[in-house]
Amino acid sequence: MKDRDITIYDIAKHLNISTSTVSRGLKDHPAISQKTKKLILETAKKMGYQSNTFASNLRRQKTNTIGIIVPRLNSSFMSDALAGMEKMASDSGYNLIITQSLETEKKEILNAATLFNNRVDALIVSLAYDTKSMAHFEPFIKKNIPLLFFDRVFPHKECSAITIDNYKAAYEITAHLISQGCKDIVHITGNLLRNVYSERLAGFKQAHADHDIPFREENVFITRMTPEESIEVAQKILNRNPLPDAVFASNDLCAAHTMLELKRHGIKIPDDIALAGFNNDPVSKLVEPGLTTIYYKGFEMGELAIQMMVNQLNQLQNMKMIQSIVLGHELIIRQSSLRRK
Amino acid sequence: MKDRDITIYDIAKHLNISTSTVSRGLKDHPAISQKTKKLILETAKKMGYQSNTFASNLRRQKTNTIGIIVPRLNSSFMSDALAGMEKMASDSGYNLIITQSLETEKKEILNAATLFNNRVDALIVSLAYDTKSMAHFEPFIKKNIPLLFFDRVFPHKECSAITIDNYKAAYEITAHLISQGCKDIVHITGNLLRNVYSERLAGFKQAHADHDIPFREENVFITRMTPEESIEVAQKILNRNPLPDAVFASNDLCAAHTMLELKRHGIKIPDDIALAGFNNDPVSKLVEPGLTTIYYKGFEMGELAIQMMVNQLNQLQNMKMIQSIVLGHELIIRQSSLRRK
DNA sequence: CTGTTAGCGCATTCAA
DNA sequence: TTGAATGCGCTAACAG
Repeated sequence: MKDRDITIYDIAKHLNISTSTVSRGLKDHPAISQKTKKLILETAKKMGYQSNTFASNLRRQKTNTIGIIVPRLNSSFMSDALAGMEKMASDSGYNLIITQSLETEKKEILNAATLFNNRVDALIVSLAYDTKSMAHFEPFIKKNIPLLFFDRVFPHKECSAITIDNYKAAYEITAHLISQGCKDIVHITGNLLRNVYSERLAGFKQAHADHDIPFREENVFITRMTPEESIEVAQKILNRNPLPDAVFASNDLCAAHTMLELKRHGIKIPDDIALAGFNNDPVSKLVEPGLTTIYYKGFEMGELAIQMMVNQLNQLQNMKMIQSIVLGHELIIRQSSLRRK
Repeated sequence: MKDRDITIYDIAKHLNISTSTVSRGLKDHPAISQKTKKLILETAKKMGYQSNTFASNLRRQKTNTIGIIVPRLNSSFMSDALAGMEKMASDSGYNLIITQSLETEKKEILNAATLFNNRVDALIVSLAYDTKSMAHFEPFIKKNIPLLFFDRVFPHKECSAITIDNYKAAYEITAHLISQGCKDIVHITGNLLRNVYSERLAGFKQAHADHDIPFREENVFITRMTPEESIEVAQKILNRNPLPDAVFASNDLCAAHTMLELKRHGIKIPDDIALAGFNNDPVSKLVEPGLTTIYYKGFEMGELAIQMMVNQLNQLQNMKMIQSIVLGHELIIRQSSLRRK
């Protein structure tokens, strides 16, 4: 019952022509008559032919596949980005292998190895929370496989990158909080190894300096931004005397959990403590009051990432096109940071 | 600069042995001496050998890859499930190609074709919102490629399935609302083509019957459960006179948006209108009041899905193992449905 | 425009 | 336990 797949041999034999002609007919090769091409396509369909990707990949020494490593699939930003990648990839005739590192360097290394063995034509990465070494990407670089980082990037002269201006975004959000009268702002953020967090912290600091607000080291909480840790930070905040007057979390989910815990203890948002997050997660609209946040276009970022890789793959071998692109963002002000006069 | 990959030929030549021996040494073949095996492994590593998956796949006529089609990546349930799949797959030596249908049959068909061409050893699917035909899965069935549906399934005698008891879950949640004194319950749900929605509706109805509450057809809203439509439904509800006394949405995000809109118009939750959702999305804990919902284990469901496929692939060719598995769930009662006495 | 020929890298028979 | 030989299905010179 398990009849073998039919190959171009079968259809060549059936038509009494050569396999090369069949192969050409199937791929829209320039040197082929419309008539035989049509004939080939028809009989191929009639016989239920399905091309064997492996044989083709093996022969052509390329896979038409782009590998993706992201920390997790389940943030709204990431799934937007992936959706954008998928769209652009299928429009460009590429497949995607999507993997998640689950925020650990260990899994990221494994994923990189798997994708390398699968001979992806290009690799797109957003780094895990705790990745320290870039060694697992060296094989790609050595082999001249285009490598692009997005969002959580690592500066590398051989790699392209797509980010937003995290420094500026954090600066804006901090300046906004200051404009609302906040002077003692807590910042909850992640591993400073990751550009997104270190740059936001830098922007946060600079906004203090520019507005003559003293920056206090003890106002910075480095966490993994899990719900549990967000709640813990809220509890630490509640123990402060005097209370800080604002919290800027580097992530909406973290901000939301913190907000909820603060409210549970009778804190009025934004009057006692103003709040802001990052990423414009759907949750930012659903909590009350609505969460001030930074929006940036995940879908477009994903599309652009693929586009850059495809362009690079279409270049001549020895002409490299490394570029860093910074996309725009938008400060979305909601009730959580708007103090009544 | 683009040095070619090293192959088993290179390492065979280097060691003055045959490629077959190298191939065997690399794969832990029984007929090989420990000594030469060790030698091969060492020099392979030293020379930086990477096996070529394509050649191997081509030769073995299998890919060690499982294809996945899900509606979207970005629900918390789905990413849990995918994380579970990834874990079990890598533990079992399988790769995953993950695709999303973005809730459209059209994309689902495309994805199925791509995965088929990529010769996945097995396929795991959660159906798109509007998929009507199963024709695009026939090639897999014809070719005896194991096919499993999960969560959003389609009954098919050749396919395995993993679900929860959606009927029972909806029954429980409805009975709970009734126990809180609700008698006029609106149900917001999705395309009844999908088992998850039709079965929940059935449970919803049965709970009415069993508690002698009249079921009203006009209380059922079929939507795509987007934020926009959820808000629209809330507005329709607000126009009712008398108001319904509860809303059961088939999805937490939908419930949350509905809740917010109701609150915006001065409705007290749960006293004027009680609310319940489905899936235990993180948002269900963050809205106020907390959302009563149904929890089921996405991660475990994903692990199980892969495990079933791997088992099936390890069976003898002509012995099929089709099974339907129903996992447990849990009713999580939060403030949104708890009426003060 | 079409056919001939020769591999891509690996796994597996068969023989030694 | 090892080696020689073959072919998985396809593509791309090269030669008509």
